[in-house]
Amino acid sequence: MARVRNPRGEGQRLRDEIVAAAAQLLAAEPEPEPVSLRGVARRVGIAPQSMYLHFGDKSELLAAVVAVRFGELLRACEAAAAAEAAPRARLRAFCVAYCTWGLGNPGHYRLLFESRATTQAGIPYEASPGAGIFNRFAALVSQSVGSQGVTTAVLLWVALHGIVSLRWSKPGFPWPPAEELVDDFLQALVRDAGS
Amino acid sequence: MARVRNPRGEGQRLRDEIVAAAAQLLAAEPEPEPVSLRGVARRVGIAPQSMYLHFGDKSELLAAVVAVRFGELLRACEAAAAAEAAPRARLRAFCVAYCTWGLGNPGHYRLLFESRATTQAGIPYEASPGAGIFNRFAALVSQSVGSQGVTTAVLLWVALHGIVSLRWSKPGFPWPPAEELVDDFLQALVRDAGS
DNA sequence: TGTACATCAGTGAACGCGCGTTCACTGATGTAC
DNA sequence: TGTACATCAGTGAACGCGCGTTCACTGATGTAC
Repeated sequence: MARVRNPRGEGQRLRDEIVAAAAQLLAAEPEPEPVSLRGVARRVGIAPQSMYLHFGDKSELLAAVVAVRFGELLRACEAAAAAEAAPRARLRAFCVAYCTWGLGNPGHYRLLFESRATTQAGIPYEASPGAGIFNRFAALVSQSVGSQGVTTAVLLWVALHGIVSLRWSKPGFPWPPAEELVDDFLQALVRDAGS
Repeated sequence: MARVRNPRGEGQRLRDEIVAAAAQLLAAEPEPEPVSLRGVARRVGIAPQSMYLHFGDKSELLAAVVAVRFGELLRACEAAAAAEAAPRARLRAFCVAYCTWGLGNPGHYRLLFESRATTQAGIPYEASPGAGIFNRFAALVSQSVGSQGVTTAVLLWVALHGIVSLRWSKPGFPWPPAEELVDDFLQALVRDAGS
């Protein structure tokens, strides 16, 4: 029950525990303020002020969570894409994985794409972890549509975000399956011989 | 400076003042909790507890704001559509107006489409003010694409939402103009003789 | 015409709560001599 | 081998704040007789 303090020299472990706890809290339905410092501390089982051993303030904590979650999203999308051979199939797998991750992790998705956590942390776009995902995505799209890659990637990203975001905020709407919407968009935006 | 109390028999006026004040507050950048009861009261110039003369609790206030703002959005889109003659042009005008309103009123847009204010208020989808907008939109789309109207309307709505929502949360991204994205989506999703 | 009363639009004072943050402290453990 | 000391992981106690909400009250104004 009582938390055992980390052995000397391994205080950094607490940092990871904190970020993980924040992520767990965020995984639940995030109605109000996404997450509170004290809530995270409670979850970890430490005193609120111990947060300041590792983060200068609340926004630094959130920035750490954002970085970790972006990494997870990218890994999920990459893994899905890598499982396919043809460019078009890889692209589709990436898109579906994006939606699946977003719908499965609504709290995280909202932090990454419906808040200004990254902008607020003062990270310029080029250096943001999200830019890494987009560039990867744009490269994948380019394999299917050539020089129109970036333009099409923007359109697709906008569409994917719409799929995830609206479904969360309007759960009562008679949505078709997310995959179906993905396919509709792919068909419309990525003209290609393959289905 | 000091607020004059409403004349006897016209206490209902305060209700409208409150809803208007909440809307004004929401029009500013809505970083944290969208709006607080006490903040609205401050804005109106009344004591916090006077809110309870007109609203049972905070969520009732928010529901009132939602209803009013949905009405405004619908009116803006209708007016834009009505200014055009051809179905395709009307559809485009509706879409552009949707984006313009959303980008011009980010706080309201987020309340309507990135929160669960309506769901939380217990309103089922069919009875929600948003359903009215969607039906109107679907009818408009049907004039351009026929029986595929509803399906295409869903795709377009998803796209429009993505345009507005992502632009707000990722202001650092090199976005093309919203109208350009709208046209790209229209061209891809609403195949039609007219440009 | 005068007066008692009901109604109405609001306020005064207070509640308990969770929040982010600060500062001084504790107590275990490794290190230097 | 023993001891003084520095370091480290964390806590105790407290701060001021804004929040949503409750309850009893005030004071102006219309209405009945």
